[in-house]
Amino acid sequence: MRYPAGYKEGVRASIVAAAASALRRDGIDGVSIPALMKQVGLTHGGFYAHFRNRNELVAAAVLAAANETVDRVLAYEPTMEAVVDVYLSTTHVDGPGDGCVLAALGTEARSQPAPIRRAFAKAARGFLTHLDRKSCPRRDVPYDSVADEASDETLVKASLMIGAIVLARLVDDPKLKDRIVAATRTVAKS
Amino acid sequence: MRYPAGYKEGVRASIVAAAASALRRDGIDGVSIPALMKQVGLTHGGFYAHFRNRNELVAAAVLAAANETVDRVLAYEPTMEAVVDVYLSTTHVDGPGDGCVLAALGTEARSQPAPIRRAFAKAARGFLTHLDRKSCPRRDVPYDSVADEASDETLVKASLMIGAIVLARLVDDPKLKDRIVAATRTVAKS
Amino acid sequence: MRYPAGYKEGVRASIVAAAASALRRDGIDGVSIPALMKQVGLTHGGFYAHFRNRNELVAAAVLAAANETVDRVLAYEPTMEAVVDVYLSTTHVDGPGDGCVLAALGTEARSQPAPIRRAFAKAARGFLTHLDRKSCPRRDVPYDSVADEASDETLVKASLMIGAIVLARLVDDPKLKDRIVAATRTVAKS
Amino acid sequence: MRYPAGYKEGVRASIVAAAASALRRDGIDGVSIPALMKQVGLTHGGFYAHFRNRNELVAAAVLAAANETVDRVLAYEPTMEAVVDVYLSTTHVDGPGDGCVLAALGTEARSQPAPIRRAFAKAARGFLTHLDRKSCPRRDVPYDSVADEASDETLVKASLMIGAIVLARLVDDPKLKDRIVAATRTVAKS
DNA sequence: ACGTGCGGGACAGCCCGTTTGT
DNA sequence: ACAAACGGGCTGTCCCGCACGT
Repeated sequence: MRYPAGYKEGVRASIVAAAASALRRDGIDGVSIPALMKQVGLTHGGFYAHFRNRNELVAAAVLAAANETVDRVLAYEPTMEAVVDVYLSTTHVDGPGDGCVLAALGTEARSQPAPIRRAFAKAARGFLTHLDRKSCPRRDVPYDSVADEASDETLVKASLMIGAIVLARLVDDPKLKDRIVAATRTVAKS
Repeated sequence: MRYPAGYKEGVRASIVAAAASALRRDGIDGVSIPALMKQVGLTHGGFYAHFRNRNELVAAAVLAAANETVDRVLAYEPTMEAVVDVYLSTTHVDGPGDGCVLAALGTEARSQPAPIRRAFAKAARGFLTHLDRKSCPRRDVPYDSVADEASDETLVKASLMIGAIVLARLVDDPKLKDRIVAATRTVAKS
Repeated sequence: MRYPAGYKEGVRASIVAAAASALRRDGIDGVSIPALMKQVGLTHGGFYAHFRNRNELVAAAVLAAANETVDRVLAYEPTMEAVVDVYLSTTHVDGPGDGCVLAALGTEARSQPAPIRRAFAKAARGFLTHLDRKSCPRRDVPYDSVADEASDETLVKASLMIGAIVLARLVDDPKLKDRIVAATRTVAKS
Repeated sequence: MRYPAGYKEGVRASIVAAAASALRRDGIDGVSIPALMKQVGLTHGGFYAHFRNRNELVAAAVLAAANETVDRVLAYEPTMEAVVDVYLSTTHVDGPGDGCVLAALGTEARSQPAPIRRAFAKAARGFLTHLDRKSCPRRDVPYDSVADEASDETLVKASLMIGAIVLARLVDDPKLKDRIVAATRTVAKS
């Protein structure tokens, strides 16, 4: 092979990473193949050596972004209170392009083609799964099956946190934004 | 004049209505001026007699859609419980293109130009205002000032309801979706 | 209309003219839409306002080039001897991009899509028609029907002249090239 | 060696053969390295072990195709009449991908890079040489020097035959095509 | 007010020639 | 000898915005 083993995977990963960032910054339609490839130091011609088409990239980027969030936010500490604090921290709410992909792009998923919708659904399941483990720390079940059995408490807390970020980001008054975050944080931790 | 008085306003309103519908169905980037104008029975050239540019239309459509929601959902009944029931009803959650614009497009607002972002912010204030009046029915203050003073309870319920819809729409398993809606509804009504 | 009447036709004609020139200079595959449009002073985005696709342009360019040749070469003078002299002149044989399109591109036609092939066939008929009128000056029949009835003499002379140019242009030795042209010219005039 | 002696030459020859065929079928631009290599059973990456670049292959293919023609058509029989009959036979005129390369691709040569043009020039010289030997059977001179001294009669007949094929292939009416071939054949044999 | 139509710009998907390194 | 990856080009499509004429 031309390049060292794993080279292609590295390139692919860096494209996905760039896409994940652009995704959260500019929305799904903001992901432009020429722009991404230039950012990675390549030209758009080589893109199709790594992905079959744009949807495949976007789907991969959604999952990558979701995993990032799980690694960063949900896995942060073992207690639910800590998770809430991190998820509803000022850094995360104001964070430009590295936060929870569900809160950042959730509403765009509906009008997307099936592969992208599936990626979002999978990301949502992962989110609920990990969150449920914080709520019910004793559980130890395989990844994929948990979401369906997540406790009602988990579902409510997930909705609350996601909604708080969506709403807070919509509001233009910083004071109001802080109140939304603070109020929901208190409730989510109770 | 060649056209009856108020004619122009009517045309403008029908364009906005078509845009509001397309908005919720296909997202902000799904609003195409040629498509809209054809839907209204005109050609895209006449668009600029009514709006300075696309952003102005989208902003108007966002507000129109928000008002629609308020009229339909939030104003439905005087008690908060009824509002929650309507907002988190199956019809609304599954509704393709006529629901709450915040829950449908909220996350797209961030990456949009300022006029559109402002429209979303205004819509969010209106949403909170009306919701707060349900929570604290005795209040009777002018529209614009309420949102900032909305009770913490209102803010939490708004976040919860919006988040529930965002999350429910993301999930692919119908059973899980129903559980999210049911659980959040119970909490929101408490 | 926005532009003066006939404006669009002018633009289209200039695109066709540029294509006809590129055609003879670089072959059929040398016709690049972006390059042509830039040459005309436009960008390639507007191309599809004038042509449905590339083949339509190439077909138009082939016919335009053929008509040019007829106007310039075949209509040059009333006698067949004069026509031969012009067609087999040094200027025409060496001419870079303004000669007979059949002699310049004839062999490329076969591997082209049907619309382009049809344009070449039509150009060939026109060539034979006009040439036949020189050979048999008394004929005066409608344009389209003549080719089928062209005299054997016409067919032979056409083949001879076209072949001479093809062969002369292939040869690298100038002396041999001149001999080919001179020898065929003598025969064609007899 | 891993491969038997002469293996590489065999691969190269089969690539050239495939190219020569594609050449006459699809024109010079129709020769695609990936397609050829796949046809030969290799991947296109290995191409550059056999040729420095695409032009070198095309040049080789042109010469190979020309030699094929000489072997098949011109060497067919000792008399000029027989040569004309074969060259202007229905089989040859209609033949898709195994005829005279000058008549099939002659006009494409001009817009090609120098190496390809040189190959065509060489092929033309060979064509004239062999044809001249039929016209003047007593001559026996070295291959390369003949063309320059080919008799005028040879040059005219070559032009006539090549032109007839070019023209006949352009025309869409089968009846007219047959007349072109028949008429030129008669003259070429005289 | 509206229709028409044009220009500019961007993008997806595709293909090809070439190089690099194994 | 070979395979993969890259650079560059092109086609067809869409859309926004504008300049007109009606």
